[in-house]
Amino acid sequence: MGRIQVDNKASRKDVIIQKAATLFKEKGYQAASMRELAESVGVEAASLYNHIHSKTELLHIICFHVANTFTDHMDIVEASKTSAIEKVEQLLRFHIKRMVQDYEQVYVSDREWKHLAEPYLSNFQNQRRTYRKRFASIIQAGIKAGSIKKIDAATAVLIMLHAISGIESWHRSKAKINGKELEEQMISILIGGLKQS
Amino acid sequence: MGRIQVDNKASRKDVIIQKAATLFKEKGYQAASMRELAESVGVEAASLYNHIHSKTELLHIICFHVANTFTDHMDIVEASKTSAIEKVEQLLRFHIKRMVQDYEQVYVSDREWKHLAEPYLSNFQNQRRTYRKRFASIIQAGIKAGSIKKIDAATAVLIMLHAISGIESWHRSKAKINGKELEEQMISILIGGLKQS
DNA sequence: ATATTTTGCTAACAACCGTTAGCGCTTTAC
DNA sequence: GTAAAGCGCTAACGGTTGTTAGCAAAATAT
Repeated sequence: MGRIQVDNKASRKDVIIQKAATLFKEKGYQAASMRELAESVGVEAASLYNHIHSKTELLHIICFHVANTFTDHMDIVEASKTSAIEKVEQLLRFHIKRMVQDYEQVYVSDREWKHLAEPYLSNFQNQRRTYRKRFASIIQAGIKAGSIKKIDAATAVLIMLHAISGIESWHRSKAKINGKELEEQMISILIGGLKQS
Repeated sequence: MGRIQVDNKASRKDVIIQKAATLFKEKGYQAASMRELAESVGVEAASLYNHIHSKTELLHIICFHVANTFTDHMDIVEASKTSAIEKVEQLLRFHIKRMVQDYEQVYVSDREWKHLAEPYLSNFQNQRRTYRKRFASIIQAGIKAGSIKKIDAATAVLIMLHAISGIESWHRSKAKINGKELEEQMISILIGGLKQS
């Protein structure tokens, strides 16, 4: 067929990973075959294995790349000297931006992590759980300070994060408002729902 | 192996459908095999075909059963003589209750409908799109009446529905608050985020 | 120019998939 | 009591899956 085209500084492996993210998003991890992936890359299936070890490796690269992005950002937010509400807003805006700009990978990480193999599966779940606990702690601090209404912090986190994953529907819709507008609308509703009234 | 046990008035087919919903939820439609389903039912794979036509039939029974439940409820809400905010609350409470009580099927309908075969796929998407438009119209009416803040109605619907699908995480969590409590918390945050402030 | 590494190809593998055919036992209907 | 229908079994099918072996060509390094 031909060689894998590489632009910029992206390696051939990076190209495969991005195509895999797109394919996994569209069909789901299990339903996506290596032969389909190969076709979208412009190569025969066997040739992929010169660059990657397995199908599973593709999934765990995607999942951990995304998870690490969010964990790193949480470090920054936690360290910042701002109010709880502002921290929550920072976190939400980051989630929304990632979902708007890089949504294939974020979407796959969100929906397909179940198909990770051990020990990656357990590691991923742990990292996710830790992230949510840190998020919940920030909300809890806001409740204690009186700026956030008295709610179950874990439930609030769950609502926020899943609401954001709904941006997938926005991507698919025809008559969509622009990304910045979407961000403001979501912040308005979600932060508005948290505030003491 | 033995016969399929049936309690109450549930047919053998109903038993298979419920087991299928549980299995599809846990592994995903594609990753779930008919041999696994058979095992969880207590029968050999081939025996399933005395009761169902195909694997795909199981998925579309589940998806449309759930979708019809919501469509029927929307008919009732639309007909009721209450304010927009109250209608939204009714809809949300119904979604939450379905997700808490019957979540295998609701979850599968939410996440696995992509694997429906035509023409069911298109029908399902249409039904879903119509439902969301009706939901958005109610919100739009609330905005016009001044009880709901000026937001993009479609975005609000998207947030609400996806937030509710997060109840799946609640089911999986260990230290969970009870179902009624969860419902009140979610309503508080979501309705609070809509209200004019 | 030569040697080495990288990359892609064809062919094939073992495993698993959904599904069907055909046979016997058990339950139900008359 | 006998006929019909319901239900589960074993065996097997054609197809698809992820992956490997082995070889040729192209790119890179010396």
